[in-house]
Amino acid sequence: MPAETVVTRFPPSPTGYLHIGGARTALFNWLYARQKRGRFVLRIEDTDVRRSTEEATRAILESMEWLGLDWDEGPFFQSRRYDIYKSFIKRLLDTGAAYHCHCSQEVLDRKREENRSLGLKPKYDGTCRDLGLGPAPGSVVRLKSPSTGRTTFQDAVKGLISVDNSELDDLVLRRSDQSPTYHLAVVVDDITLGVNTVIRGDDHVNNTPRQILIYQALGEPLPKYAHVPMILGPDRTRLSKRHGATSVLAYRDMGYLPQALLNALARLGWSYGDQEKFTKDELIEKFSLESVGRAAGVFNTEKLLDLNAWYIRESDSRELAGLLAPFLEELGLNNLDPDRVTRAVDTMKPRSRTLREMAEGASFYFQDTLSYEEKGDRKFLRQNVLEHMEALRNRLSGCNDFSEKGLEGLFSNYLEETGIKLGKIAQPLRVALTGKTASPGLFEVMVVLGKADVVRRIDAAIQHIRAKEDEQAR
RNA sequence: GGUCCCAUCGUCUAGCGGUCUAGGAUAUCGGCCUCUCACGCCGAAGACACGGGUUCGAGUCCCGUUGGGACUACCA
Repeated sequence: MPAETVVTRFPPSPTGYLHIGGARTALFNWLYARQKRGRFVLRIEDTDVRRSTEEATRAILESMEWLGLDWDEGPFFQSRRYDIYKSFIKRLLDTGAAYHCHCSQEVLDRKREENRSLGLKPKYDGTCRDLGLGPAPGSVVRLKSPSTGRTTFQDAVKGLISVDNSELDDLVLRRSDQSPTYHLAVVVDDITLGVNTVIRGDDHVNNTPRQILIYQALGEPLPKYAHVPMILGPDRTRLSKRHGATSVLAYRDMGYLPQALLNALARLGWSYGDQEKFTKDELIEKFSLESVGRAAGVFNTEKLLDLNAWYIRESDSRELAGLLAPFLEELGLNNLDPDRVTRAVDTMKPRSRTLREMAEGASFYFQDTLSYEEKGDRKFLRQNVLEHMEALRNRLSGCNDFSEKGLEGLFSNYLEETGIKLGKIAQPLRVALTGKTASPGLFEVMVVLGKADVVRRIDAAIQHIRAKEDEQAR
C-alpha cells in the first residue's frame, strides 16, 4: 500500500526579512519533503495587511532562492484566499461550532485587565456564547470550543503534549472587519492545500491545541506535528535584530556561502552522530524529525565562520571567482581578468573565512599602486635591504621560468651565493609586492602577478625606500 | 500570575540503564610545520544545574527544586 504523499509547508508572514530562525524551519520542512519524495509548499501569510509589505515578500523569496530551497507549489497569498476562509467560517456557523459575538474590544480589554489583576485567567468569559446572536456591525465570529476535557497530540519531536480545554477560550475566527484570524487561516489553508505535516517553531506548541479544536469542529483529520526548538541569541533570549545580523540576506552580503549557512542551520538542533559537515544530498538522506533535539540552541557565528571557511576551501576556484566579483566591486575593483581572479582565489582559499575577507585579502593583486601597511613599511622597507632588492629585481626580470618551481630555484641560488637567509628578504619583498605583512606565499604571489608586475612593484618599493632616505637626509 | 516546553564542556552537540575515568565539533591556550598569515597535524584545559527516589547499577527512568524559554490579542 503506497503511503500518503508527504506535504510540508513554509508560511512566513511578510512583515520583515527572512531571518535565521525562519530559514531553519523552512530548511527542515524542505528536507523532510525532499526525503519523503513529497511536496513543499510556500505560503505567504499576509492577513495582517497593515504590517505586510511587498518588499518583505520579495526579500523572502530571494532568500529562499539563494539558499536553494525550492518549493513545489505557491507562493500562495492568504490575502487572495478570503473567499475560501469565508466558506469555512460559514460552515462552522451553520453547524453551530461557531457563533457571533457582540462584545466590544473595550469591554474585553477591561475584563482582561480585571482578571489579570485578580490573578485569574485573562480569557474570554463566553458572554455571547449561548445568546444565538446574528451578525452585526463590529461583531466577530468565535469558535465555540469545549470547556471540559483535554486536547492531546503526539508531537514528532516533543512527544505527547496535553492541555486542559478549560485553558483555551473561544478564539476569534473572523475579525470585525471580516478578515480571518491567523488560526482560522492556517487551519483552512493547511486543509485545502493538502498539508499533512506541520514542522514549525515551538513558539507554536501552545497554539496547536487551539488549532486542533478548529480541525475537530470542521471534522477534518489532523496533520502530523513537529515543533522544533527556537533559536536563541548569545544571551539566551529569542534571536532578534538586537543580536546583530539575523537576516539571511545579510549573511549572503557578508560573504557566506549558502551551503555553509544551511549546514550550520541544520546542525543547530539536529545531529547525526558526530558528523559535522553535510552536503545538501546528505542532509536530505540523513535528516529525521526523531533526531531533532528538544532544547533551544544559541546561534553561534564562530561555528558558521569555520564552516564557511571549509566550504570556501572545498569550492572550485573558478566558481568562487564568480561569487567574489560583487565583493571586489565593493572595493572599487571592476572589470578584472577572470583568469587572474581565479588564480588569486586559489592562493586565498586557505586563508579566507568569508568572501568579503577573500576580496580584501586579494585586493592587492589588482591595485596598480600599493599603499604600504604602516608597520610593514617602517619595519621592512629599509635601506639595509636595498642591495638585495635590486639584485633580485634584476635576476627576476631576466628569469625565464616564472613558475613557483623556477622562482624557488632562482631564490635558493641567490641565497646560496650571498649566504643570507630567506627570512631576511621575505618580509621586505612581501611588503613590496602586497603592501602587507601577511599574505599568501611569496612565490605563489609572484606567479599570479607575473613578471612584469613583480618587477614594477619591486621598482616602486626601491624608489619608495630611496625617497624615505632623502627625506631623512634633509 | 496561569498553561505548555526545556536543562551534558563558553557555544553546537553525541549519549536512547552497565561499553562514560562522558565522545566529537567550535572557540581558547601550547607545540610542530614554516618566507609572513593561514591551512594542516599533535596536545592541554573545559560539562552531566541541584535534591530526592526507582534499580545490583542513572548523564540516561520518576518526582521535586532552581533556572531558562514560549504562549496567554480582533499579531503571525
